[in-house]
Amino acid sequence: MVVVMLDERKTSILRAVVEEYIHTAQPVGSSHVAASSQVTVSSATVRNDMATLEADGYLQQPHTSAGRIPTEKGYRWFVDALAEPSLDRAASQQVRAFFNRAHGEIEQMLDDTTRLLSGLTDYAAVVVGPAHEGGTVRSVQIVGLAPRVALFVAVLGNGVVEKRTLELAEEADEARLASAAAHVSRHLVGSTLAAAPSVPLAGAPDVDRVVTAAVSALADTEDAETDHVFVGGASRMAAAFDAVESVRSVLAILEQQLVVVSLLRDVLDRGLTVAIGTETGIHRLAECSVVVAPYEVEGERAGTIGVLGPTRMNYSHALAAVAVVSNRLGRRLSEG
Amino acid sequence: MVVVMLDERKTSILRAVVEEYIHTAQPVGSSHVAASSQVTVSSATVRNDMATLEADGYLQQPHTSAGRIPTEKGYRWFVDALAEPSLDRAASQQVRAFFNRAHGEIEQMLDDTTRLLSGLTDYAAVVVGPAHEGGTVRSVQIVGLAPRVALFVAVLGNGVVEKRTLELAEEADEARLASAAAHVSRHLVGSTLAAAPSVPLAGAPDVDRVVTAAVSALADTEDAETDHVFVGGASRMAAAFDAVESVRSVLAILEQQLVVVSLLRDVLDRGLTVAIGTETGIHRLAECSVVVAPYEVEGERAGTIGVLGPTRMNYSHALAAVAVVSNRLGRRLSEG
DNA sequence: GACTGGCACTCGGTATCATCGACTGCCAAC
DNA sequence: GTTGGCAGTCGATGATACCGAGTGCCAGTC
Repeated sequence: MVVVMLDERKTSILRAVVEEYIHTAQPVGSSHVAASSQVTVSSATVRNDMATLEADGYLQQPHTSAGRIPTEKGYRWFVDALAEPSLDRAASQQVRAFFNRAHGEIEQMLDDTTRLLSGLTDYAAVVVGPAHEGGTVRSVQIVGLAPRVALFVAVLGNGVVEKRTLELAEEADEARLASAAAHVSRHLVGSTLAAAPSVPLAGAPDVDRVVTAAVSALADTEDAETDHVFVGGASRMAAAFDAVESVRSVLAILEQQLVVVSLLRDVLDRGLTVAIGTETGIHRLAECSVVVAPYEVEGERAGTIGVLGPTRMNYSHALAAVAVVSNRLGRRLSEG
Repeated sequence: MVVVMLDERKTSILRAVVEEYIHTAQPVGSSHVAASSQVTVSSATVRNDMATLEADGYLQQPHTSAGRIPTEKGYRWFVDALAEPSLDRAASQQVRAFFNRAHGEIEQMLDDTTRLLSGLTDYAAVVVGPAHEGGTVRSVQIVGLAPRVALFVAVLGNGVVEKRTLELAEEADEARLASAAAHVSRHLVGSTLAAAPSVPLAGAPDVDRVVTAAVSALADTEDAETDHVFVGGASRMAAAFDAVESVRSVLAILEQQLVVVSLLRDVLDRGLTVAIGTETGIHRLAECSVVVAPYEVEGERAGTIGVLGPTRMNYSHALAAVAVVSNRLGRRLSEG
C-alpha cells in the first residue's frame, strides 16, 4: 500500500467531511464541503479530491449518488490530526464543581464520575476503580457472622475495602478468629494483597485452618473480576443508534464487566487513547468508538476511565472531557 | 360503573386474547380466538362478546378493523385470575444449581442473582440488597489512610460491610483512632447502625472529634441511597420494544437507583405482586409491568427482587421465577 | 333467546410507480 | 490545475391501488 501524504487541500476537505458527518450523521456531498469556510475551491474540485480520498480509503460512499462518509481510516486520520482538544469553560467549571463537592465513599465517587462523564459527553461512560493490587494493606480483621461463617475484611491504603466470606469446616470462636486475623495482619500489613499466598502458617492447627481459609479465599477471586468497574449513562447509547438491535448488542457488551475492563486495558496497552470501530477488537462494537485515559493517584497509574460512543462521536469533545476528568479524578483521589 | 361478573365464556375469551397477545404481540381477532381450544363457539359469537369486553374496558382496538389487545384492566383481570404459577422443571433446576454453586461475597451473589433472574425471564431484573438497618453491628474499626483521612468500617451480622470516609480537621494518630473506634464499638455493637446518633461522647476532646466525625458520616448518607440495588439484563429491554425511544426512556429509569428502589417498595407497600403499566406510578413505565417479591432472611423481610418487562410480559412465568428465586435467595442467605 | 353464517364495510399494510432532488463522474473550456 | 455544465444514478417521498384481516350487523336457525 502506497501511502501518499495528503496535501493541504485534501486535508481541509477530509476534515470538513468528518466534522460535518459527526455533526449531521448524514453523508456529506461535495457542495456542502465547498460551502465550508475552510475550503475555497469549487464543488467540482472537491469532487475530484473526494474521489481520490475514497480511493485512498479515507472515505466511502453508502451508495452511488450519495455523499461520502468517513471510513475507520478516515476517523483515525482525523483523530491523529486533531489539535490538543480543550474543554469549554462551562464544562470545565462543571467538572471542577463536581470534584470540589465530591466526598465520602470512593466507590460512590467513582460511580458518580461515570454520570459526570456521561453527562458531559452524552455517551456511555466507564470508570475502572483502583485495583486491589494497588493498595497496601493497612488493616486486617476477621469477624464471625455465624458459627461456621466469618468475614475477612482488609482495608487498603487507597480506601478500598476487600472482603471475603469464609466458610469454615468447624466452629471457631472469636478468640481464634482474632488470633488468625492478628497473624495474617502481621504478615500482610504493609504489603499488597498479592502477597497473601506467601503468608506462612501460624503453627497452631485450629488457628491455621482459619488462616488457610482466608488465604485461599483471597487467591480464589484474584484472577476473576478483580477490578471494580462502574458503567453510567448506558441509556444514552439508545439515542446514538436508530436500530434497536444495535442498541441491544452494545448494551449487552456493557453489561459484561470483564469484557469492558479488558477492552479498556487492551486499548491502553496498545498505547492508544482512541479505538475506532473494529480497532476495539470487539466485533459487536464495530459501530462504536472508545476514548480512554488512565488516572494516576500519587503518581501511579491507579485506574482507567473511558467513554463509549458511536464511531461518529465528537472525538474532540470526548477527548477533552476524558482528559480533564481523569486528571481531576486522580488529583482528587491523591489528596485523599 | 357497573361491574358485571364475567360469565364463563367471556372468561375463556378474555384469557385467550391475553395469552395470544402475550405470545404474538399482535392484535388478536375473533377468528383466532374461535380457533383456540378453550373456546368452542363461532367467531361471530366471539365478536359479540369481544364487543362487550371492550365496552367493559377489558379490551381495546388500536383502530377499527383491527383485532383487540388487552387494556391494563384486562391484564389486571388476567393476572388476578391466574392460577398459582409454577416453574418448569428445567428452570427450577437452574435456580437450584445456581444457589448451590453460589458462595462468597453477598454483593456478588446479589448481582449474580439479577443475571439469573434476567436469564430466566428474558426481562430486566432488579435485586435490592439487605438494608443496613437490618443487620446488627458486629465490629467497628477506624483505619487511618492519610494524616487527616480515616476510614470507618462497620461489619454487620448479615455480612454487609458499611464504610465511610472521615475527613478530619486535624491529624490523628492510630492510637486516637483506635480509642475512638473502641468507644463507638462499645455503644454500637449489638444494635443497628440507626442507633449511631445516640452514641454519647467519650469525654476526651481529641477522641471525640473523631467520634463526632464518624457519627455524622453515618447520619449523612442515611436518608439517601441507603439501599444497595443491583440491576441486570437491562439490555433485554431493548428486545422488548421496537421503538428506540421507548428503550431509552426505560433504560434511563433503570439507571436511577433511587427511583427503582422506591418503585419496588411502593408496589410492595400497596400489597401488590404485580404492577401493570400506569399502576407502577411512573409515567415513563406506562408500557412496562413489574413483578416483585420480598425475600426473607431468618424469617425477616430483608430485601426485594423484581422483574421489569413490557406490559405484555409472560406474567405466569415471571411470577413463578420471581417467587422461586426470592424463596431460594432468602434460604441461601439465611444459612449464611 | 342464543348462536351462527353471511355480507358490507373499514382501514392499515404492502406493492407499484412516478417524481424529486441530492449526489456523482466526466468533459470541455478557461 | 480548476471550473461550470451536464447526463446519469439512486434513495427518499408521495400518490394510488389493492389486499386481507377484522369488525358490526342482520336475518335465519335451533
